[in-house]
Amino acid sequence: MDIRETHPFDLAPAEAIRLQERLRKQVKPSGDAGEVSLVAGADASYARGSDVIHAVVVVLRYPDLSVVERASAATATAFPYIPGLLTFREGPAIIEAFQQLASEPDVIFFDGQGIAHPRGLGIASHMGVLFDRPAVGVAKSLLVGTATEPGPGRGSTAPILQDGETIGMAVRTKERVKPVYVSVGHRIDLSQAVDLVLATGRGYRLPEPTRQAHLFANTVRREEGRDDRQTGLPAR
DNA sequence: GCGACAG
DNA sequence: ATCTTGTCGC
Repeated sequence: MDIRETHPFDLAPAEAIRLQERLRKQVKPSGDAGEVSLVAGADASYARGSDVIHAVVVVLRYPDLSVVERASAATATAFPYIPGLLTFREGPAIIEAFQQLASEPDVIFFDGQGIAHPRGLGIASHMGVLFDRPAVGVAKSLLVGTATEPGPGRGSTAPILQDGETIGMAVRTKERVKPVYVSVGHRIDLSQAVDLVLATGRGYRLPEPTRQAHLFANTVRREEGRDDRQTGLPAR
């Protein structure tokens, strides 16, 4: 059945925040993803004037990183982007994309934070709890916390700190390129999460699962997205 | 009250 | 996230 039948997404910001504070108790920020043979990357894409979100999930075999499956879904959203409430905007589309998936990935990479979030429930933790699967947050910038600059070499790391606690890790995935911010989503240790991010790297800043999801999301939006009317509206 | 602020 | 060509650096 559909998770969306038991989990509300069409909420007012204040209600969404209360739901996050309730769900954060179900997050397990530790564990072992076990023998990883399938790693998935989830991402969303949309045209600027449109409320149609195209979400995708790409599954790669580990450790060879060959793509074994791709799934997508498009949904209309009314929820705007509000820092800290990203899941309420992209969650429904991502859930639907996963429902189109045949395989069961051992771990899922999400585009955004895990527990490195104001209420400890970034999109990776939120989705991880709903799917009850190991999840990792791979973000391109920080939402909360601070981190010192990792060394210049690939593999260098620096803890993301908040109130003296390590809530994630800044990871240099490519020499001399801005680091990515990894935080545990659900049912996995930070060290294994960081190891997986580095082990799924292929010379680019973003790990392959995430990168492939990005690419596929854009492809799907431009091809199948011939229904969300033009981009030719004079912005201004 | 003034900034900061995943995607 | 998205718009958008060329361009600087390794």
